[in-house]
Amino acid sequence: MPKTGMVKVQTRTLKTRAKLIEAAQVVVDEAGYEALRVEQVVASAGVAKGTFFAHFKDKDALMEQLIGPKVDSYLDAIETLPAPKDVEGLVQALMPLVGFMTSERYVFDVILRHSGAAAKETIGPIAQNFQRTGMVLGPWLAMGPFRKDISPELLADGVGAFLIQAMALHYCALHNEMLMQDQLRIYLNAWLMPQA
Amino acid sequence: MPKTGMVKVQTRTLKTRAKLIEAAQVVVDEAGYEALRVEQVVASAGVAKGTFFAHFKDKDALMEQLIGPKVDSYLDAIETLPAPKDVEGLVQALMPLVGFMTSERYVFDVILRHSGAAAKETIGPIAQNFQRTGMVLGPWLAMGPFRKDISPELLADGVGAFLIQAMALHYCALHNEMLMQDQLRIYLNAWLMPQA
Amino acid sequence: MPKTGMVKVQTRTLKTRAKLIEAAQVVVDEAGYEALRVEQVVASAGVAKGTFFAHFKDKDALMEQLIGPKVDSYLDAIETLPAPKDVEGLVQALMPLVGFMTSERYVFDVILRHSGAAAKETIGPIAQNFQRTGMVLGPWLAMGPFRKDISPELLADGVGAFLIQAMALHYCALHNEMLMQDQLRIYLNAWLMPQA
Amino acid sequence: MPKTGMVKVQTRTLKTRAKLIEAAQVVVDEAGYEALRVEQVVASAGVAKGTFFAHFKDKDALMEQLIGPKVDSYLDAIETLPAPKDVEGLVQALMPLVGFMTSERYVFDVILRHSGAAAKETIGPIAQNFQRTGMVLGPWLAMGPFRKDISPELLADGVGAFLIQAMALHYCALHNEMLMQDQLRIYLNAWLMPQA
DNA sequence: TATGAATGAGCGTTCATTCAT
DNA sequence: TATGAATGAACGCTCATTCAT
Repeated sequence: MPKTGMVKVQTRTLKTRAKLIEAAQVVVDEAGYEALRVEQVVASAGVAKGTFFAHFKDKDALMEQLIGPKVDSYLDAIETLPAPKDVEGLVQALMPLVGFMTSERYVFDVILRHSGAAAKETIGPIAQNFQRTGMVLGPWLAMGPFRKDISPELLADGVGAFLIQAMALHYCALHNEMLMQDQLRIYLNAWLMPQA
Repeated sequence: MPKTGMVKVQTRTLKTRAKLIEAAQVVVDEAGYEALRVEQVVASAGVAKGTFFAHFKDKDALMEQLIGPKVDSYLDAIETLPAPKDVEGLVQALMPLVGFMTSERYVFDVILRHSGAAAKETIGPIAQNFQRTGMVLGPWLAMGPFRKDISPELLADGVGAFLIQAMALHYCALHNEMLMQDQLRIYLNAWLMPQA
Repeated sequence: MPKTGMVKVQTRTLKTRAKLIEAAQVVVDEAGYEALRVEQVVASAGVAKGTFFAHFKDKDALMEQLIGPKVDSYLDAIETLPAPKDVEGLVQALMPLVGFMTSERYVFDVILRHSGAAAKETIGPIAQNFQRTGMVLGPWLAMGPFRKDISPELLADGVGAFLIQAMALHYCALHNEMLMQDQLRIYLNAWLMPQA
Repeated sequence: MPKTGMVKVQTRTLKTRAKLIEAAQVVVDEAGYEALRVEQVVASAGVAKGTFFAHFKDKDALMEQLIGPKVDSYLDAIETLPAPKDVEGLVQALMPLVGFMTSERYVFDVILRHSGAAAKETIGPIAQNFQRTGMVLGPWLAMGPFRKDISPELLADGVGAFLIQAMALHYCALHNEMLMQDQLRIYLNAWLMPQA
């Protein structure tokens, strides 16, 4: 891996890395994440295979670099939205992100796998997303008509938990008769709304 | 796969299956679930590779037979306990199960993956566990000093969600300064207790 | 690697192995030993790569199976020849073998590398050749007009030593002005002939 | 490669080269010749990879610089010894050198490969050793009670051949019941002593 | 001279799963 | 049912060497 010291990261290095990610993105756009093949990426990036593994520990590391920023962009979009006035609004705001995360079972798995987990040393983009989710959602929820007896951060954590739950159930034989979105609505109502 | 029909399942069949599970358990006890290899299992069971797949649809099916009952035994233990009087009691009751589920990242993943998920057709032992979790926890929670404004089933679902959340965070570099158990306590307090 | 127990080696196993060796031989005949590529062998044998490595530990192991028998065939040819009446006759008898061994630097290296060496456990075909060389040459030399003060086996060993020496020198910048064959003749004269 | 012309070689050049060789020697002392990696050498020398190849044509060139002088030092030691009075004395004199050459299979291979061989253009230190071996051994043998019917150079060549043979057999599973030293003694007796 | 990212081409691996016997 | 050789399709690796800066 190109030296990650304090010193100048060479321009060439940056360029090669960009070429690889770009090429990978093209593949993904055409055939989905699961279909991504290292061989194809390097071929289409015009780069040697060895170079790929000099930039990314393994295929998974590249995957993170593709999926992390994507999630980030959804968070960006959410951030620009006005604070939701009710659960329904929140659900609607979250749906694009949820849609992406459940677009491919493979994507969901990658996100779960990197939800922070993996290596304690290298905090990848996906783990960072998780923190940012709290930062984005927290203030947002604080502005809405939601529970005030607990901190916005905790409120946000709970939303995350129920998101995962709903998505997991979406992949689950036992509950799929109910739409993920409905499920999510029920969860969040119970979690966010002040008790009567 | 040996017929699971009306007729008596042959003794030999049962014996082979038992041998395989036993051998697998030994491997797991020595090296963990992740390290389990079909090759090693059949070798140690003194059986051919093909035989393995005559008994288990795939490796995952075996995994379920190992992990499912384990989870079940934890649920059994929980069931015998008196209904918890508060969140603390609930957390204590859940800890053994949590301990098992976080003993190996791989186990956590398998359970997550099978939280019903996997095969739409065959509902394996782990998916059943999840239902059972609801069945065990639901009535239990209904008896405690917890929220009454939502159904016990939903309450149980939420407990599940926060369990997963706490465990995921446990694996997450960003939050590990706080103990999983403390985290869980906070979550469940916010989820289960009637708002002041 | 297919079980190497006492029991029946399946016919299929034998057939696959034969297919691989045959395909490899074709490649070698066309492009030389050095040019042999595993990929090409399996492709032309119509076999999966995994199968190749189930039959041969690595490419080198296959190489041994190709070169060993070849050397053997040269020894066979030598064996059918009438015992040489003088050094010249011996040199002539040996030349085909020498020619093969120096036909490709790569071949010489493989033979040297396996001249018994490599692994103490697995005595490959090439190491066996070395013994056989003694067995073929010994009796042969005993019949000629050569030194009688030392055993035929020792005599044969020496011939082997000088063969290697001559071949090594053939690849050597310092001596290549003299033909390998001449060099060999000088060595063997000094070694084999009774001193005046 | 730093100019080896008439002009004074810059101090920096010399220093870098020395650093590289020193670093390489440390690596070898710790892990053996076979384990030497250019990467490790440059890292431990605090120099860039490219710099290595500015000083040494290739890795092999470095290897020669490490092994050649080592062999030379053994030859030096032999040279200071009085001419051997018999085969036993010769064997004893040669043993340290033999010991080094068989210390690692890899070393044996490098020496064999460079016994002059390798590059027709550049006669490296090892090839020179071989010539020197002849120069050291020749006069030495001429002084002993050995065969006089052939030239000292040829006598020396033969000693080399039998050395190689004994060392090769040492690596050979088929003959290792007999000690290399005993083998060598037998060979040299047969080669050097006048026939009764 | 020095730098270090990039090269490259093939090897060996992986290992659950299949299928002909 | 049992067998075990064969499959397959990437992946990851190796690591000396080159070359533009």
